[in-house]
Amino acid sequence: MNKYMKIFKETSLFKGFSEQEILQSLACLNGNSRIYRKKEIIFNKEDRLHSIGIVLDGTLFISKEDLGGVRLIFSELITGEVIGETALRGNDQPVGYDAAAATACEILFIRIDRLVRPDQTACSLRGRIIENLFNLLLRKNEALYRKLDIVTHKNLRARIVHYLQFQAEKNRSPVFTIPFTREELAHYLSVDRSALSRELGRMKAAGIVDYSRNTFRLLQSEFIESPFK
Amino acid sequence: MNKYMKIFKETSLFKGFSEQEILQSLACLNGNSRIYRKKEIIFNKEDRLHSIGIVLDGTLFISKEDLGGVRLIFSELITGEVIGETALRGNDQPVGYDAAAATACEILFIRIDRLVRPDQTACSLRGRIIENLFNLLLRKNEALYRKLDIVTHKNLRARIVHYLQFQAEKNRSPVFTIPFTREELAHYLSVDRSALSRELGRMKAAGIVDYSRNTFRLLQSEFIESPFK
DNA sequence: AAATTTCCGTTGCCATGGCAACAGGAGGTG
DNA sequence: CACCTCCTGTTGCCATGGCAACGGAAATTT
Repeated sequence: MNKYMKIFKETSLFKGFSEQEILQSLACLNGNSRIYRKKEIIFNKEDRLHSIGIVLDGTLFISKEDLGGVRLIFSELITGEVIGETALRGNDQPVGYDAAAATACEILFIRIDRLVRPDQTACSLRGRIIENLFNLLLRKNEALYRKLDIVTHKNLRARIVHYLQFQAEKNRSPVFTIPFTREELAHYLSVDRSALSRELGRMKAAGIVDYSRNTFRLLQSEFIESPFK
Repeated sequence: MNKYMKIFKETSLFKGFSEQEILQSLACLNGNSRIYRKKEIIFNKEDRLHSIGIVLDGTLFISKEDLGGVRLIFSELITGEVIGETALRGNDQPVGYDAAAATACEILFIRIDRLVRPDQTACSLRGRIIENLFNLLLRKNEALYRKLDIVTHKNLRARIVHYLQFQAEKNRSPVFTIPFTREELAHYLSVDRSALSRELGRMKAAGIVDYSRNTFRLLQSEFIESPFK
């Protein structure tokens, strides 16, 4: 387990912890990590989770099928983010969404009952872990707001612009590479792939954006603005 | 301040606290409440928040204008929910959304710096407050997931059905009253009001739903299902 | 009760974008 | 190199739903 210490230290769940404390926490929370191959399913929507996960490495997608069987990508999770935190509600309901590895990835799972139903033998570090988890939840919250912000826009161009601007801000540059294929981006923006291609073509013709495959360049320098506007 | 004790006790922020502890927390967190009249603005998107709020009574709407100036309703907050929690991120950015009283309401504000930048004089109860806040955040995230679930559906009818089913579940009955006017519902579902009316009319004709004003009856008894499906 | 305002339904017009089907290019594999 | 698969762009067709404008019902005010 020691070979992961570096990763654990960088994980915001153990922010401010000493090695000693990390080992203690892992033991107490039943923490163990698992590696997934690309495209491997992590869980699906009927599953009832007893652990939450922290992405130690790699990228994964949270997705869901709508009533018509069309797959919609809720969000993309990268290193350091939480997965399955909805299970902390503790009502033992099915999660309601699917998770799969977008790239090869590694996830640290910790048992929920040790966190939410602490008994006298609970970890002494529980308070600090909850607080770190709290910050992870805040970040998740932010991502949800951003996603909502995108998909509530009615027309396609507004969604695309919003998404691209956010990516530009994240990369602090008008040139950036996105983590999605066209089809995945369409699922993320909740639009049709061909319509997306068409609109991107129009935007390129209009001089708003330039791109090739998944490398983009925003030509209006609006990328400086805040993600919330 | 004592006359609010009953409300505070019911507020999940102080779950499990004694009166003594509540008073102590309020003093330490600079907690004070304020009453708003219906339609009164609580804050708007340019504001930088230094407090988060807990809704003690009434209902309020979180909304936002899209690039075209159309108002979109993010969410409806009821008694016991948090408002402005995004400010806990602590980057001192504008909040990015507007909040207004949907009905007359009362909000308890507590200062953020006492929570996130605790010094030696910080509340002894801080840990427990964070934990309660953690649970409030979980609920908030749940609401965001649900909203996302609704608006990622491409067609109008699917959005409406999703929304109505959730309301039916919440009320544990196929007959229920929604908190929105038609226009507000349209903003919440992120669709056009007239299109919403038209589709509702079709659904009534198809025997899926019956309604008058904002009282609805779902005629297919699918309302038993889980909100996450 | 009269007046005013808010709310809701209706309808015609037409743009946006979903759908399906195909084609070319990139990259991977034998 | 040849073959195959995956990814992306393109285009025609047409349904969905956005927009605008109106009228009547309900609610609120005076």
